[in-house]
Amino acid sequence: MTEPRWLTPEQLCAWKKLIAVVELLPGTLESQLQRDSGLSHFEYFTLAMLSEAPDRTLRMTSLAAQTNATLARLSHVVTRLEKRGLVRREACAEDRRATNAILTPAGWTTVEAAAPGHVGTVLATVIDPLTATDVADLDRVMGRILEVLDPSHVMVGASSTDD
Amino acid sequence: MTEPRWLTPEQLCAWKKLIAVVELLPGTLESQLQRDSGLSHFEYFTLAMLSEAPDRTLRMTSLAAQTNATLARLSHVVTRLEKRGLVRREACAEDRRATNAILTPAGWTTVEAAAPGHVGTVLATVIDPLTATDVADLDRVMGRILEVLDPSHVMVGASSTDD
DNA sequence: CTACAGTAGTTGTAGCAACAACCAATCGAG
DNA sequence: CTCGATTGGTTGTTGCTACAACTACTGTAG
Repeated sequence: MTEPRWLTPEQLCAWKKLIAVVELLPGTLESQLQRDSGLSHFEYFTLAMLSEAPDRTLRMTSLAAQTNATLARLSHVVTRLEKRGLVRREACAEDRRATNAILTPAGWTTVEAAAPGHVGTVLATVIDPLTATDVADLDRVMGRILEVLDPSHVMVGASSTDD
Repeated sequence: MTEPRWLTPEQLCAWKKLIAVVELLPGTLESQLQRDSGLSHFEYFTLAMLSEAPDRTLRMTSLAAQTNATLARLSHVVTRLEKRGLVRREACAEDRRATNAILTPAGWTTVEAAAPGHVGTVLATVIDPLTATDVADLDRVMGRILEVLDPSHVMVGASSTDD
């Protein structure tokens, strides 16, 4: 019987706010993208990852890793994106088990069109209310939490254009 | 044609980390609760809100507000919780359109049993990696973001025992 | 060269959430 | 008091995600 630890009032307060953000933020991003571009956030993120990749091409497995999805989930989503003509599949020459997902020109156009609105929402809801100090603190604190949630840093790594 | 604004490198970096946390944290909480208590995070949160309410009773509408759910979603969930005997419904005397959701003794036992494990996960994944300064910064930054996401402070308000 | 383990991906199914349509009770204006 | 609008809640449908089973290919050990 270990005494169950509890949170201090300050920790509880911070925790409640974090959980509120975690609950509310996805919905906000989701509805903006759905309304303005007809994409779910996951679809947008998938297309964005492809758009940054060399040749706009990625193996299913590594695309799944970058989007933090199971292969099964990604497969279903790529099927839907393929039906809409935003992505196409291609058998991989080197390893015939593998499949490459490739962003089509229509897909590229779609991400390019969706990005400004999405970025605008991010700015409005998260960045603009923060000072430069806040942003630095956010970066540091989230970094610490990610050390636990994502120790192998699958979901990080810098880039330039999207998200 | 307004020049689309973009994020600075520092902002982008912080943003990516926040989005990673937002993606990863729910899954972590979800699986711990599911594994140890057979509850989804939403179910746990619903029961927790009821357990803190006067008489462990809440109108469907205000419970929906506190859990950030639509009435439709809450209705389905309460139906499932009712079938498991954790919650019961009762017609409201004052307003006969309204329904009260009430935590049963079995429901109370369930939350009490689930809470330590849940809190342990919160401590391990979010609180323990942070210093006291980090916690204060987290509180401040999330507070600023919530001003935008939840201006009417529906999802805040202090309390003692849960979550 | 075959047998077996591991890797890459797809597909079927079950459960939950979003949306919309719906019913019932209440409120408010004339 | 009664007709329309609003509020409170439930139910049916659709779409997406998780999980599990399955196919197909690769590589390696005997």
